[in-house]
Amino acid sequence: MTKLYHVQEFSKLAGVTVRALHHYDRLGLLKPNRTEAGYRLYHLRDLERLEQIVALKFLGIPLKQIRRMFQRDSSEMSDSLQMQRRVLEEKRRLLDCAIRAIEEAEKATAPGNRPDSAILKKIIEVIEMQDNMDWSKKYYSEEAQAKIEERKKLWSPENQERWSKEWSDLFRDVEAALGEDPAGAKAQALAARWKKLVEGFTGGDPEITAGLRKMHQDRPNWPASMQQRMQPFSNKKVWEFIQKAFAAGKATN
Amino acid sequence: MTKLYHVQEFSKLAGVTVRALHHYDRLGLLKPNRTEAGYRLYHLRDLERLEQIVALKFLGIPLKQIRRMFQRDSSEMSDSLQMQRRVLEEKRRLLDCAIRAIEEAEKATAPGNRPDSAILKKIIEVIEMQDNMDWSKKYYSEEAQAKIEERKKLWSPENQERWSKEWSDLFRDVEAALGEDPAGAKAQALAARWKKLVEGFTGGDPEITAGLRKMHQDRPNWPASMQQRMQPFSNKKVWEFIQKAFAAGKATN
DNA sequence: GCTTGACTCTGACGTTACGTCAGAGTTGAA
DNA sequence: TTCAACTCTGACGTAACGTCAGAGTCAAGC
Repeated sequence: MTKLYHVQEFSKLAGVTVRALHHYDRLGLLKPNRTEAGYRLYHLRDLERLEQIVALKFLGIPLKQIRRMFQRDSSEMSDSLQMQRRVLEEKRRLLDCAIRAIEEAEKATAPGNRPDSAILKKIIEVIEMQDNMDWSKKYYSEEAQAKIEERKKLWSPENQERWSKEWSDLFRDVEAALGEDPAGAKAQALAARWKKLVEGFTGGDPEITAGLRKMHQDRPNWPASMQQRMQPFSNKKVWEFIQKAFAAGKATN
Repeated sequence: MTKLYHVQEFSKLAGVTVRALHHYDRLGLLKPNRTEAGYRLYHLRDLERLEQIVALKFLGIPLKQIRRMFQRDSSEMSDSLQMQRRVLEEKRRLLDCAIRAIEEAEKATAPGNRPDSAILKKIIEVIEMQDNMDWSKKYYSEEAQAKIEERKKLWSPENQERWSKEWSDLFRDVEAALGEDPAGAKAQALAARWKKLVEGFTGGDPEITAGLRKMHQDRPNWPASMQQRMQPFSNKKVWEFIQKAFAAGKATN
């Protein structure tokens, strides 16, 4: 005759609450015996089951699925666990990203408590950067991705800001020079600036350059947020002008 | 006159759903203007706000708190973010633990698809081990903790299983020898086995030994689950016998 | 002017894993 | 018998929306 436990005692044994045991009972996950009066009576072997439930719950598996796993006790378990591992790894990636965003924001605003808007801006920047990296991954080969990871380390926040400013400056200058001759000295100077900035990102690597080109051609399929951010650079005439300038430059060489 | 947006258009701009915008409106997070007919009209500067909301949400901050942060726009922001970072780091710790548990289980059961119960047992083992490590931390000095981390790497699953078995064997043997003389050869042999097993964990390190002693003395305050697991070793007479045997051993040296 | 299709509104219920009462019955001891 | 301690069930609350459902709005074509 092994001992029988009432809910409270049993809940303490397993480190869960009484209400949780009620819950598992109703969901059909762990149905104990009952006294005549309806009191739940737990057996020691119920503890084993409960521990399994708690463990699977700890892994983030929903209770309904746990119930299914017990019912069709098949080899489904292995598959479920593999899937769950992928889910958890994805969650960890997002978590890491969030933590990094806060860290960067703290780093960037530690000297002199800047207003909130600045902190937020920094956070949004980090998140969006991460986002864009993720999304633009599909355009790059694996090797190119690895190389970009390498180059990312060199991108200090200041560098990035400067880079961003140089692009908008250059774009403005090209816009102002649209009437000029693409083969002229002025246009060629602009083309040179453009080339240098592109190389600042690609590092002259052909893999990365190819990915960038692919990405640019797929522009209609970019997510809306990216289109939004790229709106200042959406003037088609500028792109055409630069292309002509490059062509002219090659022709004269 | 900057453009005004209807919900759908605006939702696409920001990459959220229409229903989410309804939600933020009702919570008072982002209240757009309305047409006479009651249609929501978003301004471009609303986009900035929305991006901030999305960013903070990404960091795991609940919407109600985000609203408070906007209302009392004080320096509360920095504090909230620091707190949130701690929360996120704790979450990551748990996530890592869960992932490790699944990995170990997969590793341990990969050769020949073992029945589910074996996989579960492995997972529970890993989680509980982690749990106990966390909880028992408070008994050890920082140095001792670092040393334990080192030694943990040597604990292969097989090693741990063997260790666990040796303990229960030894305990059974001592229980059977309770009538003997603590100073006798048999008792001394048991004491030697005991000492060796303890050293298997402490590695002879005094810091770890001290922590272990502290932990053992605090036994009444152990969590219920630990007490449960230690129940097979709760026979007080065995501990007393071993203590006497050690004392006798020292006396004769 | 009317219809039609595309939008929009609000309210209500569903989701997850319980927490928190509230009202009522049970048990064991003084 | 009475009292404290325990147990039961059902109902509502939580977070951040998703998913209808019923109803109103808007612009265009006939």
